[in-house]
Amino acid sequence: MDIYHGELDGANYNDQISEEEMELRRGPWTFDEDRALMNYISQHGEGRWNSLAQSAGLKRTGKSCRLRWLNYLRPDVRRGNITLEEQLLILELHSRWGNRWSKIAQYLPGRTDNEIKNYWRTRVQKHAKQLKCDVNSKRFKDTMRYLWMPRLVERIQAAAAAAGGRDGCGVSSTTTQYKLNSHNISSIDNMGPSQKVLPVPQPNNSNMVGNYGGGIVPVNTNATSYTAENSSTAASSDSFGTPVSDLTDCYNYPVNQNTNQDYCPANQLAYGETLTSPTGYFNQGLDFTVMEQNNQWMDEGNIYDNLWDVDDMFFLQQQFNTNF
DNA sequence: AAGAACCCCAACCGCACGAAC
DNA sequence: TGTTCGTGCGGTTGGGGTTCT
Repeated sequence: MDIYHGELDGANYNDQISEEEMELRRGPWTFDEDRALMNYISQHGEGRWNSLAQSAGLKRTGKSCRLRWLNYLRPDVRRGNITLEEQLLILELHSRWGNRWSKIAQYLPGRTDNEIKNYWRTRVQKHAKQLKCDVNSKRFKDTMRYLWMPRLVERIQAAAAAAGGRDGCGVSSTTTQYKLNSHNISSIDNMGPSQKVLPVPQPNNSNMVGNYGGGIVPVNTNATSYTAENSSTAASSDSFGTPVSDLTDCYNYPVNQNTNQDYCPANQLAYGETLTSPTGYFNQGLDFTVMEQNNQWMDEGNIYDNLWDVDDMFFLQQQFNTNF
């Protein structure tokens, strides 16, 4: 970014600020500022943001530096369109926790709370508006739960099947799978703060993408694939949230293969307590089969937003009018 | 072609909370 | 015990880019 519009405008927003503070810069970050911040953090680490800003020679508030680092410069920040799996996860977790963006972000590797919040406001709220109902209304929540999310699952299946067909081999042999279930999610609820794992940068290693607090974890790519035939998901007859008791597959997942030292080991997970997913998707051991970041699917930007395309909106509005 | 309307997202703000003093 | 500081969170804003008229 080489444009800077916040030209030493401190005096414009606060008459009471000190002379020193008047030199604080605001607005978009310049390339040199980014470089200075990254260099300093690479040598000294993060934290103590106010003093960090001074030590790094940045005329920025500590808050601004922290925000810039966490939301933009951090090496594991993943930008670009929200994937179908991420969309489904956001809908699911938001139905569970509401606007707890940072908490939701813990389950979306590389995504920031800010990005998820923006996604929700720009996409989800937009479609609530199109359906002429409040985003917090039961009507809209039911639409998400019983129409959008099953629709997303169908699209995930379709995309996975198409990807498998394109590369001429089974999905499971060419992808990393993310197994997500309510046990893993509930487990983080039962952890102490020190056990909750925040994203740890693992640049250039897409296989590490899922190691965040146990919500999503990469599984052996030789494991049984999620397909329309072998999985009982919301797309099946049991699509309205009825928990499925057979979660053996979920329990057997080797959590302790995680190499992160701070990662909560399997024997600390509170498997005994099951919090029911509002939709039931995660209780049914849904495997999210996603492609690697550098593969075909991930590169096809048109797929990401398919939830919101014209076809879907037509479908959803029809279903909405019929059912609600 | 140009202005208006809309979309997206980086950045900011105020507040809350815990730790240190 | 009260104050200050550092940090994190959710809500909001502003501006650049895109699409529409």
